[in-house]
Amino acid sequence: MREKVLKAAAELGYRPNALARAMNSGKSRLIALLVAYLDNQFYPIVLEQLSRKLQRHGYHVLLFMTEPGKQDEVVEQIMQYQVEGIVMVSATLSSSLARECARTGVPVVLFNRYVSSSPASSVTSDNVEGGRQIAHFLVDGGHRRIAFIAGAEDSSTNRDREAGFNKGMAERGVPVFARAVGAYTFEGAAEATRALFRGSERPDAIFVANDHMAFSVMDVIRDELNLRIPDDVSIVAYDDVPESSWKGYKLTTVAQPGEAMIDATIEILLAQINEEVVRRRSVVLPSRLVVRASAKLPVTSAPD
Amino acid sequence: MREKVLKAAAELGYRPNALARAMNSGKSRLIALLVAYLDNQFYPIVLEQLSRKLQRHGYHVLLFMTEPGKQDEVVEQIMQYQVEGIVMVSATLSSSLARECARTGVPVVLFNRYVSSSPASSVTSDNVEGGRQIAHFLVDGGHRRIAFIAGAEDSSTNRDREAGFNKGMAERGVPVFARAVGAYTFEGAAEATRALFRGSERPDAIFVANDHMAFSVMDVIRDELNLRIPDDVSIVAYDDVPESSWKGYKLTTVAQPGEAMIDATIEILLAQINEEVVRRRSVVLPSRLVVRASAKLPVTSAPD
DNA sequence: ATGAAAGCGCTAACAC
DNA sequence: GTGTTAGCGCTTTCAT
Repeated sequence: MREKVLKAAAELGYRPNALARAMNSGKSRLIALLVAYLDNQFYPIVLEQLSRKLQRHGYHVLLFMTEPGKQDEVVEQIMQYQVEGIVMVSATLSSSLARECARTGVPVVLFNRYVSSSPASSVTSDNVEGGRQIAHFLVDGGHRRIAFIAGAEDSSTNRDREAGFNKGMAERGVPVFARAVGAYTFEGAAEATRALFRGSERPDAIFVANDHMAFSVMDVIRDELNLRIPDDVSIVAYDDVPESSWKGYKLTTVAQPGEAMIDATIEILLAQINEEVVRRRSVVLPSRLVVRASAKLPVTSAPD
Repeated sequence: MREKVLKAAAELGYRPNALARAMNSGKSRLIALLVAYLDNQFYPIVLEQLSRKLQRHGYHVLLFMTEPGKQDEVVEQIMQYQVEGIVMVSATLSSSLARECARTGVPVVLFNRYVSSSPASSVTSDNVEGGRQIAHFLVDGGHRRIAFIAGAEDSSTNRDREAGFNKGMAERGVPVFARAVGAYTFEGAAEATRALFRGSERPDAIFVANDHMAFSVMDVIRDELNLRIPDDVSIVAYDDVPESSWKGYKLTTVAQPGEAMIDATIEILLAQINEEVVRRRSVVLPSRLVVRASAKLPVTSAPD
């Protein structure tokens, strides 16, 4: 009997309907991935790994690109698909909506962002410590006119990297020379760089808030301003995307522990899916400085 | 009455269940995106635009990363979610499965690939013509030892680019100097480059099958072999990803009409969703050479 | 062992 | 207008 049915099913090309199954079992096996943009190479890689691993765990990925400012609207749609969890990559959601998710019992994990007032969990690298290390590295490299090019000022990554940087500079007793905003965009970074070099007193080093902007900064410095890196200006950034090791740039940068961050995200998500009541978790992973050739090296074996 | 219900719904935080709706209406409003890899920057951008535009049309995106060799397995899963269409980005599916999709009436569009024997539709740029233009450009630039670094040899993009290149070379009466395979990977391209320069007779120009490999090729040529680009070797590639215009590379390349390809994909998909019986469509969009500084320019105003 | 029935949340069709 | 009902395809339960 069993076999008869199985045989007939195969012949008719029967396929179980995942939607129907989801509906009555209450488990959609769907995870929503909310992504703000993919032009910074850090994110495509995260997206790829996150999807692959989630698939391996039997989950399927619903992808949404957020339109700036209407992330909440998109989350509304997501919830209608009965997703079992939400990962926000380089994006945040309003605290009202976060509460809404908490109410429904849908876990939310912010990847590479955090909002302390929100019930959403988060996974980040230690951006504060990374910024601090960079300050020490640059000061110890003999630089005294160290500028900062900020990313999006409302992002926690930028806030933390800058806070750590300022702290590290203070610890070394060197004031921050200048500051400009690149908003994590290629063009914004180019403009910020031009602004920094407009005056008569020019920076001798720049901490750029992420790699993506740093490439643009380096292009302007070498191609427009005809300065040498690192002889005239040292550049250090943050992320360690694949392009950073390209020979055309050889960027000294703080590496985000991408894989560990992804694993932590999945672990939190899966744990929370099985929890009756979701409890918030925040993971901060260590990052480390990858020294290449875009910045002068510390001269003395400085204490740290 | 209507208002009473609406009010109660709002208070209780009611949200329509998209799964239930999908089930009885038979329209899931789900499109599956099947992607092979995201490290070549061409694809993240395609993914981002495709998702955004699909969202705007009221569709939602189910993302799947294909594990090499088991694309069919993944498509099985996809079908269970009752998707209304499938877009394969840089991936193909077996013709048996393609027929299966055709039987079920689920439209499949291959993006940047095609399989002529398959019922699946496809959208590509004119890779043959692009390859041909490159051959002409390099010969007219005075090069006589022009090598080719292939991508994945089983991909239609590589086949077409190479075929066009060979044709263009033949038209100019110059034999192809050498050939190596980079398989569309960074490391493969580096190795291929080293192989090409191992002999005593070295190429004076290379057509690299895509930009992603070209960056690796340029790194090896400049950093390992200590040759100058384009003085010693000219490099031309294909795609025009954002990095190609970075000042560290200034890559001369054939631009894929990404946006037009995306629009065509969506148009085909939406049209086919509304067709009772899906009829195959294949679109080939024109591409154009973007001249930067990685290759010597044609000396004479050569006819073409 | 096999069969029958209820119900997940919605929409469409048909009543009142 | 307002209400009721059947059915999408599955799983779970209960009866045979």
